Amino acid sequence: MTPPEAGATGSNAEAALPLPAVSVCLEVIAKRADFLRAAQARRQAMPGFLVQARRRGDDSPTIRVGFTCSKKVGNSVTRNRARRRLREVARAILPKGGKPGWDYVLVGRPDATVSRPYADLLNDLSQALSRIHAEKAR
RNA sequence: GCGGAUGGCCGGACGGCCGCGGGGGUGCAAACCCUCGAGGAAAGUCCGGACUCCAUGAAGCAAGGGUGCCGGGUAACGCCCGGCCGGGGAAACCCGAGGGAAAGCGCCACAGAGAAGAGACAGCCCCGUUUCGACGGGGUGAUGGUGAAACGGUGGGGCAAGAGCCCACCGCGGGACUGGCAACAGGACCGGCACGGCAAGCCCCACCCGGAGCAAUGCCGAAUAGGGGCCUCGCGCGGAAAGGUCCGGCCAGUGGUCGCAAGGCCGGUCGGAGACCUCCGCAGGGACGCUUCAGCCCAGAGGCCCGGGUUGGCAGCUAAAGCCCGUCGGCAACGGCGGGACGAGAGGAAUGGCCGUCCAGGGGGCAACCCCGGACAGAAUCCGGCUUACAGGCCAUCCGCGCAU
RNA sequence: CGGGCCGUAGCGCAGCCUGGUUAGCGCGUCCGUCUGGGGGGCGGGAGGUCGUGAGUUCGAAUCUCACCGGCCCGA
Repeated sequence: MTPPEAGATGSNAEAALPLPAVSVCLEVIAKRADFLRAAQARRQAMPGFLVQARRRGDDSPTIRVGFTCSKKVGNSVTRNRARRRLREVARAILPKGGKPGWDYVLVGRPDATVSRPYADLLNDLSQALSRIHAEKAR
């Protein structure tokens, strides 16, 4: 595990990423194709949400993250709330727990993502990441 | 105080830590600082506009769609205000797609004699015949039953039996005149019952409406191509001769100029020609319903369809027919004038996460207190409306009842 | 942003335009019967807030309006 320090990645990479401290390693997935590829790769279900993960295989060391909250989650207010909680969770965990060069997609669940206590959500993501990477090690 | 009606407003507050989007500032940079950052419905997308592009413009007609008592407000509306009429309520007040059925067509099931220019099943009355059971002719439309609806209702007169046949009241139709801008209301008098309902069936009448939408549209860049197919209509006639052009005569001239050269090109004037150029006129044609007019174009003009590439950036992009206060006009909607405050602008899309204190609310408990817990809902070009969702709370006005004075 | 379609029995559909009859058809289901039993055949039956709420009409699945849910298309 190489915890990506802010300075390390920022200096040797393209240097075109002078983003705020937390976002140094995090980039948002925008393309539909990336979401589809992530869904085809590893997935780990947790009580609060579902995690999909994929090693991109390119040279970039950035960690990318995306969020999916379909209409099953609820109306637009609930969907927004679910997505924002997931983003907050990702911001807290992924810079330490994620691996460089990987894409992670967090999928919201109806009711659970919004109502589950925040501490449990943090725990869910940590466990999901360790399971995913353990599976990869085999 | 209780019950009810109407109009309006709020729809958590404060703080801490960590973050996000826009704008600004300092700095070489890293970074730091300042500031702003969802709603009354942001929703549904049901109407009306602004704005942009498309159609050459105007008028009329047709088609299609919409609106529908009257008057006013408005940029406009299917919205709002006031009034009228009808209905509901004890009242405050509420509800109503509320033009035309004597322009025409259509429909009115079942039941019933009969359902739309009336006719006659039972019945009643008169006359004739009679086998005394009834039958035939005529009169009548009150009574019966049916139905959502039956061609006036009630009472009296009248009659062979009856009937607006006659009379009174009510209803209905017409209506001088009066009030009102109007819808409409009142109504002397007349008629003597005729004129059923449905237009959210077709339709008629009046008024309104071109189409598409910010993924509009404009610009920059990249990439691909420098596309293909089909269809419609057309290239006509007459005139002029200033000019080009051509032909002829006369004059001038043996020159000037370009070229290595062959050789080419270059005047003035008069008359003529009219193919071509040009000019004028008339036809004819052309463009998303048709006609007319105007303009434009004419050797081309127009229409339809298919294919290839791109999914980057900038602008549009937020100040607006909006809100608040005062004042004047108006019953009001609203308008005039003066003053003031606020200030989202993203683009796979920010407006958040966690914690604490308080404030509403619910539950438990004698109590201190404990537990639960925050309605509906998230901007995407903007604005005016409508509709729908919404825990709970506040204010004002009005109506009825009870009590006190 | 704009446009269109659908909602009727457990399932798939008709009826709606042009209002009235008992809301009909197929599959499924239930009962009986033929068979030793199954399959299959035959006979009979049950099963419907016509998406919801208003309105027009004497009368609405049907006409009108509003709302709810689902599906599709175009830029």
